[in-house]
Amino acid sequence: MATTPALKLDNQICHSLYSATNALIRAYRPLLDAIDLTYPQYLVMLALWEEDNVAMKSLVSRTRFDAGTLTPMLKRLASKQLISITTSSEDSRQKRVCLTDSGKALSSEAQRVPGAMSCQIDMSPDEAFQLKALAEQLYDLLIKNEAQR
Amino acid sequence: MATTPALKLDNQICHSLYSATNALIRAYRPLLDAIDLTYPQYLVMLALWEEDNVAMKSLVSRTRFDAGTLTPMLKRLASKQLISITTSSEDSRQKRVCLTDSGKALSSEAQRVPGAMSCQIDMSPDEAFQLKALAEQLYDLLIKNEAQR
DNA sequence: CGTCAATAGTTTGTGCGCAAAATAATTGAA
DNA sequence: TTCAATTATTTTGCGCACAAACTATTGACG
Repeated sequence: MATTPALKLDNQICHSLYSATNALIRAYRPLLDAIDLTYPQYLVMLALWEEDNVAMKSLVSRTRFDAGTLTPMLKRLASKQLISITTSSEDSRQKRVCLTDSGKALSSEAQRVPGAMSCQIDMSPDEAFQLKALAEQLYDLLIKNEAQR
Repeated sequence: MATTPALKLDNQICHSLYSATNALIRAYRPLLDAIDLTYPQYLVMLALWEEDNVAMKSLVSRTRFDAGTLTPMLKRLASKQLISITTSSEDSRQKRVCLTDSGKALSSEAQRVPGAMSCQIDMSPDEAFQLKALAEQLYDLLIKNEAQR
């Protein structure tokens, strides 16, 4: 049985995930530059195109961004006139996030992004699905561990 | 045949990879705090523990960090006395990176990290291997596309 | 030889990612 | 009621990630 030293760089799952994720985000960049969004901003917009007029808290859970990351991101989206941020009238701790008209309109321009990306990823649908499923499994597992504190 | 709208957040492979990777790095944090390294710094140290006295260029390719990221990272490692950076005598464009004695010594403290991590990741070795292999496949593919410019 | 393109690394500026501490509003228990 | 937890969000500070522009060497070749 071959031993695989634990401290070998090549044996780090995280290194593979890390560099693949970064490379994937770099691949998104030219497509997203066209609609003036970063990848994290794109994720927030995806969430909002699905459900508008939500509390920030809901965006935290949907997008999996931490609140300290989301606050300045939302400010940037607001300064691009894509969203508006208002204080909730029922609970003034909460901020409600709404799409503006141009924020809504942007979704039609974003339609081409997923297609253009999948062209670049020459993986079988099966492999792509596997990869996503395994990453989700790992995520769920780690979040469960985080909660145990 | 069920249609899976391309702009749905849940269908984004990258979102799964992104959040899984970030969660994994968060899980490393308490372990790496104990040896005063960030995860990227840990990757650099792993590379150096395998091969010492290398040009920065070699670290760029081994760790897959971009040079503009690596330069300040190496400075931080040097300021922690873990490495020393010298200009190559043969080619004075090159910087050679060497482990210091404490940099070498740190590897024994780092031995416990991989074990502690794999305890937290309750995935079958098979699934873990699959995940790593698919991430590598994706990485290779994307890098090949980047080169095509 | 010059010169000019390629190579190795640095700098700059913007945007996350996140822990920790702060702020502010709301809820709940005595 | 009151005031101590809880909840929602913001702020701060540091470390990447990376494009783009820059500096300094080196090597190729006419």
